[in-house]
Amino acid sequence: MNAKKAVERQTGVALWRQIADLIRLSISNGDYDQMGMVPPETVLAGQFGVNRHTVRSALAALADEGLVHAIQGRGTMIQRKERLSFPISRRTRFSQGLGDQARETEARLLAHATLPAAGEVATGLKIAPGRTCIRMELVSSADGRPVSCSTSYFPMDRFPHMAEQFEGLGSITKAFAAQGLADYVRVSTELVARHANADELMLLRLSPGAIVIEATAINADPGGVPVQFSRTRFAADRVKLKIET
Amino acid sequence: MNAKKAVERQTGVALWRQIADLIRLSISNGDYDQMGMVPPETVLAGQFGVNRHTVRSALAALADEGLVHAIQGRGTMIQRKERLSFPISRRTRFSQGLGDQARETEARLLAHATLPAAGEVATGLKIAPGRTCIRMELVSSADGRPVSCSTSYFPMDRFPHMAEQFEGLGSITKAFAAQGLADYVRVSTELVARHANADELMLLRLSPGAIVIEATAINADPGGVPVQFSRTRFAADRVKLKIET
DNA sequence: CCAAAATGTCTATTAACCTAGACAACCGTA
DNA sequence: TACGGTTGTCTAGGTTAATAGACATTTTGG
Repeated sequence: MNAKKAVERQTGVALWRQIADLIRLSISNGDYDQMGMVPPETVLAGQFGVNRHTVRSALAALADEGLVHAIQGRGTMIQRKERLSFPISRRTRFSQGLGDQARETEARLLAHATLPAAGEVATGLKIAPGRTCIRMELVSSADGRPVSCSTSYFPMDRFPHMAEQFEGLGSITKAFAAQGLADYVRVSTELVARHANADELMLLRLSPGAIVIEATAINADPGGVPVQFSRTRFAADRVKLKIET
Repeated sequence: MNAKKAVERQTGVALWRQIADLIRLSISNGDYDQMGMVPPETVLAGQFGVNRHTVRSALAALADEGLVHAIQGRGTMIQRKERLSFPISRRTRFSQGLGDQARETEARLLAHATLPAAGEVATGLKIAPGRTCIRMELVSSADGRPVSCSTSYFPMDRFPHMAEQFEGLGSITKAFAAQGLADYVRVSTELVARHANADELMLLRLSPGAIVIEATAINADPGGVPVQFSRTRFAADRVKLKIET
C-alpha cells in the first residue's frame, strides 16, 4: 500500500502523535512483517505528507514505548508487536507470562474494600455467603499502556493483608507468597467478549465502541481450595489470549 | 467535588483538547445537571490548573460541536447531552429529573385499557388477582427523540380517571395529584438489558439489533401502599440511568 | 574502497499552543 | 441604578510543534 495516510492538522492532537498511532496500528496489523522493520523515515514522511523530522518525533515516541528500535545506517526495526500475548494455562500469572514482550509492566491498585461474599463470588471461592472477603480493583499496564483492569476477591480470613501486601510488592503472586501461599494454580477461566462500558473506556484509555475480553477466573491452592476469584477485562485490540492445554 | 482533574502536558495532545474531552465526559455523566450549565471559566481553569484562555479554547470546541452555548454575562449553558441522564432514586419522576438536559420533553399516551390484574402486576400492586386495574402505554420523548416507552398499571378503584387525567395534564405525577395523591416514592426498581423487539423498534425509532434497558418499577404512596406498577423500556444508546442511593 | 541508503544532529524559521494581565460588554439582582 | 459575577476581546511574551535544509555517521552491497 502506497496510499497517503490521513493526518489532520489543528485538531489539538500533534501530528507526530497521530503518526505514531498510525504506525503502531500498522505494526499491529502486520503491514511490515515481511521486512521486519518500519519503512525509511523519508518514505513515511512522504506517505503522511509531513516533514521527516515530524516522522522522527513519532518514531522516537514508539522507541520510547519499546515498540521499535532505530539503528543508524540500517533502519528502524520492529522490536515487539503491539498485541501482547497472554498465556492462559494452569499456571497463569500476569506479569510472568509477558516475558520480554514489554520493557516494563505495572499493576496499580485503584481501590480495595472488605465486604461480605455473595453470589458467584461466594460460589467461586467456596465460602459461605456473608463471610468477609477482600475486593481489589487493579489496572495493569505494559510500557505505560493499560492492557487490562480487573476485580479480584480473596477470602479475608486466609489473606487478611492482601491489599497492603500488594501495595508493597506490586504483584499478586508475591502477596500470596508473603502470606504463606507459595504456589497456586488456575482452576477455571471463562471468556466473554463485549463492548467496553464507560468505566473500562476510561481505565483502559479506549475509544467508545471498543471491545473488551472479560475473563472470569478462579485460582486455587495446590490442595484445590480456591484462593482468588477474579474478573479481568482486557483491551481486546492490545492482547491475544493463548490457551495452553 | 472540588478535585483537580488530570491533564498531562507534552503528550502530543493539546491541553485544550484534553480539557474539552473531560468536560464533555462530565456533561455526559450529569455532573452539571443541577445547574444546567458548565462552571464558570475561571473555576474550570482552577480545577484543571491552566489559564482561563485554555479553558476558553476547550469550550469553543464544545460550542462548535453544539454541545454547549455561551451567553455573555450569564454563563455557558449545556445545550445537548450525548445521553440523557435519568436519576433513579426513591423520588424518581420522569420529566422532573431531566432538568435542562432537554429543551422540551413530552409524554404521549398511546393506548389505555381496563383489565383484571394478574401475575406480577397483581403481586406488585398487592391487590387480589382479578381486581380491575388500568393499563397505560406511554412513549416519552426529549427534543423530539423518543427515549422510552412504558407500560404502567394502576389500581382502578383508587385512581379511576388515570388515563383521562393524564391526557389533560401530560404527567403521571400531576394525574396522581389531581386524584388526591400528593406524593409517592419508588419502592423497587429492577433493570434488565436486552435486544429491542419489533414494537419497541417502531415506538422508539430504533434500528434492528438495538438494545433497550427494561426497568420494572413499583411506586407506592407514603404509607407504602403500591399505586403504580410500570415497565419502562429505555433506548439504551440515548440514556444513562443514574442510581442514587 | 566506494557509493547508496539509512539514521543522527544541528541551525533557523514559522505556526500553533499556553500563560498573563487588563478591560469591555453583558446579565441578574439588590 | 449600582454592583458582583460572567463571558468577550485585546495585547504581549514564552513554549512547543512543524517545516526546511545541511551535513555527519553508520550500514550494506557492489
